Amino acid sequence: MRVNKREGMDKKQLFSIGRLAKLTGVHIQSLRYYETLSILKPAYIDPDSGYRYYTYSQTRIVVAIQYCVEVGIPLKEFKRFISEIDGWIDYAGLLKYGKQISQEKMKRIQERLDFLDDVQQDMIHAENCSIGQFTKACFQEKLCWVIPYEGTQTDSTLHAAMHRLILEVERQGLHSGFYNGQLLCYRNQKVDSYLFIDLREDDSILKKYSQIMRIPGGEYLCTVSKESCIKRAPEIFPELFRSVNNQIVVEVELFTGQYNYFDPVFELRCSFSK
Amino acid sequence: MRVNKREGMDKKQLFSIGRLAKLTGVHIQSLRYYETLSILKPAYIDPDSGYRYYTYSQTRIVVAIQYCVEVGIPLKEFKRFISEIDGWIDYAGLLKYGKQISQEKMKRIQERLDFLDDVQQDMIHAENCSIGQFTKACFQEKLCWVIPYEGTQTDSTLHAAMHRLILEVERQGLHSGFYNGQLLCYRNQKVDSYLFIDLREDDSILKKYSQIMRIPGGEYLCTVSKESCIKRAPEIFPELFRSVNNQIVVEVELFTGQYNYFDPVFELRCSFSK
DNA sequence: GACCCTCCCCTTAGGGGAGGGTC
DNA sequence: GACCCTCCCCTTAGGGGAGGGTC
Repeated sequence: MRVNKREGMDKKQLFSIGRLAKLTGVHIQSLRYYETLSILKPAYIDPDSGYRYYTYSQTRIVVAIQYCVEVGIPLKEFKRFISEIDGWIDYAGLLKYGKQISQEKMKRIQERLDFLDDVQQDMIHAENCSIGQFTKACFQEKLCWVIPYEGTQTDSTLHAAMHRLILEVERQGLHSGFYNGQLLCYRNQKVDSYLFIDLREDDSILKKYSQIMRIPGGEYLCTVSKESCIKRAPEIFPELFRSVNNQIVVEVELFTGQYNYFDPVFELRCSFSK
Repeated sequence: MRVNKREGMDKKQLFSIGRLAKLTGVHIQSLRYYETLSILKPAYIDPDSGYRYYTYSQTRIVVAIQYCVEVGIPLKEFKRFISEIDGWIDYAGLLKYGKQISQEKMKRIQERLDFLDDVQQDMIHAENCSIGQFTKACFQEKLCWVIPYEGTQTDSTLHAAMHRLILEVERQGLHSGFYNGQLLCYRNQKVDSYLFIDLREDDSILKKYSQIMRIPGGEYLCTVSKESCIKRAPEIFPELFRSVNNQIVVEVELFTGQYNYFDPVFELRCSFSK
């Protein structure tokens, strides 16, 4: 047993494991577990009974360990911060490390909450859409990989084509997101029809591949339908198609709070002509 | 295999486990693990090879699962939010639950960071103290259990007494904190000397026990020393003892960033007389 | 040759016993 | 009679193989 100047070797001054547990509010099993990790060795173990005994100063160690557990410092690393032989605890280091870990966690959770707010906005947008009605909404610019596709999203050919699209992205070593659907580009009296999926890449990738397109951000006129009806966009948005022919029409699955992937609802989005 | 209107039974339209893994950014083992939890059953399993195949729409499930893992929703609870047979995902419910969990986590971490700031303040206070010098500092009121004690904190009798103190608190079913030390009360020309430990209880407990005292908050004059010198308080703080005799003197171990529990430094705190 | 299969053991910080001695 | 001991099995969301078939 380690002895120090303040604590003698009198068993009456030592605490049994149960008392230490009550004193620190930590379970007996935890204290035994800390022993297996060699971060809290009993000051004295009765050679006959095997009973563990602890000194009062060891409560300091238990408190420091509990702090690590709460903050998320791995107990393996705890040894770096103490020296049981010298009776030394680096509270300053533990504090700094714990603050850092907590701040990082805070940041991550805050980012997630911000993301959830965005998703909730999408969901609110979806709830505001009802079949046959028109709404205006703003969307962000997206970088997408596209393949020509002449069908609609309710055709049986869709999934084979989508499969191909995804394999192409994969083969290039690119990372796709989860925003996908069909795209019509009206320019110079022509219409091009594609399937698209968004890429989690930055702009620099755009010029490397002819299959990458930028779906512009900004205001779109939107409507929803049980059927894929992108082909009828000029009928559906007659005002937008009256004067010019420079439209982007996107059809995606509507992201609703109660989502059914067997029975999708589609949203048609038509850009305002410039 | 479940078949839906959009996805036929063509194996070419299905994804092997490796492709699904790449597609979703989730490891193969994880996808297999989700199967054991019955939250992601392959759309088709080849009866000869045992190979697992998935449909595109199952990426929705994987994304939702990943969301749960990130946010901290236990996967056991995930089943409440989906119906693989109906192809239905309760994104709204997942979102609400995830937001709630994240906000609770945020709150807990923020409280901990606030606590760490307090501790850091204590540590800064300790660093500002150097042996033989005097500083002024404010402390919060504390409710403490006390026992009479005539020695000093460097006496060999300390630990037996401290042990007794803690056992008394324990026996009453009360919860002690980690603020402890020695206390002298000067009143009516008399001095009473105690050992104390703070209680994590509210004020209502005060009148139930004569052993509970309130150590008042407010401004104290402080000095530190390698020895326990509380008995010499009138010499050490002559100005404060000149006119009146209504002092509270507290001696605690100094809480320093590099703490040594075998070789403590003591801080003596004397209240300003009213 | 890359892909996939089924075991099997390991991770963190303990929790919950069973069966048997100790204070 | 309350306390403590040593096994032993279990938890979450997978990670890292070995040894052997499959695309």
